[in-house]
Amino acid sequence: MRKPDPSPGNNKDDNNNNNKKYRKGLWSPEEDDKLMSYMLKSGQGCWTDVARNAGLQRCGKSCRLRWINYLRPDLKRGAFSPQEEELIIHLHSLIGNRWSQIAARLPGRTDNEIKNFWNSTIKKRLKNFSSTTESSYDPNNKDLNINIAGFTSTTQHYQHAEFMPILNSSSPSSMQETVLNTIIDRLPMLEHGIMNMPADGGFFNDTIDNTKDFYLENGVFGSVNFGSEVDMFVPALESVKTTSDHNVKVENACNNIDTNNSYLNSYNNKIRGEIRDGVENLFQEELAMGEWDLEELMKDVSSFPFLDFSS
DNA sequence: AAATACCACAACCGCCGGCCT
DNA sequence: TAGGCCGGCGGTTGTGGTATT
Repeated sequence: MRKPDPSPGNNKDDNNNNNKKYRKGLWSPEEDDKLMSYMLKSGQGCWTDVARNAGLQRCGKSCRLRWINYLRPDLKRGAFSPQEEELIIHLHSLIGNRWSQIAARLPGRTDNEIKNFWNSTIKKRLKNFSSTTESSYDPNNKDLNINIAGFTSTTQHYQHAEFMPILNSSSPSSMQETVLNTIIDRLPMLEHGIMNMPADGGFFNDTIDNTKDFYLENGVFGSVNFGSEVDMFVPALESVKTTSDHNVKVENACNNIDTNNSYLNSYNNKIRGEIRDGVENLFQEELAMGEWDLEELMKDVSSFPFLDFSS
């Protein structure tokens, strides 16, 4: 929280009006009222105009932020539910620090809120977890169930070392973006504290034991167990370089499926073919647009996000 | 009761990409 | 094509509140 700055000052960050004076710092109730009533009356337009027409000595950007993160009527207040927590962790494991994309799957939550929640709470839990399990963790045991301060997940959830670096790339290629957005567009949404799962034709499909699958068009891409456990099956996207070798990579993706657990074995056999079909479909569609340059992509690969707490 | 440490989160900052002229 | 404007995003900062000593 910052103190309201009584004296308007320069805001060099306001992209266009560097010479104008704007208030900074915390918003006063009067400012909130002005912005709120203006937005409800006139709706969103150009934020610079909003700021001016609402009679605020704020830059448009500041108004936008205040509205989106605080004043919006549809914002959900209060602590994150366990379901929301799980979904955030789940989505973060898939797409990294794309807070806006994650927020898009949690109605009533803002990217800023989720980002703060992640940095202050979840990151800390995972840090504690990694320090307490370091000695006993067996990287070869994919079935190991782990408990992180209130939620349980299989270690598969965290085994995206092959998968995540590309997603963490600070400047992903357009090809990556395309594929990633395809994935993101099919990620589940959370409505009113529970998963919203279209039963027919959606990306979720009921299977045994409360496990839900979400689909990439024709194939299973991941699954969520709504007990308390989250299982992840993700193809090793970073391995995909060209259309010519993607069959091998699809096979690798299928091989990422755990094979030690007997229940999962039969279950995985069922979906193995679906994954192959789905991933094939995806890359046949997407790879027509370009090629993966693996070496280029791996240049700025960062470490596995769950293990990177250096900041 | 006071001092200190820690936490949560609102808001800022800087960069980027799209759009328009 | 270049440059300016604008909105959006992720990273970071800083402060009020709370817990601990």
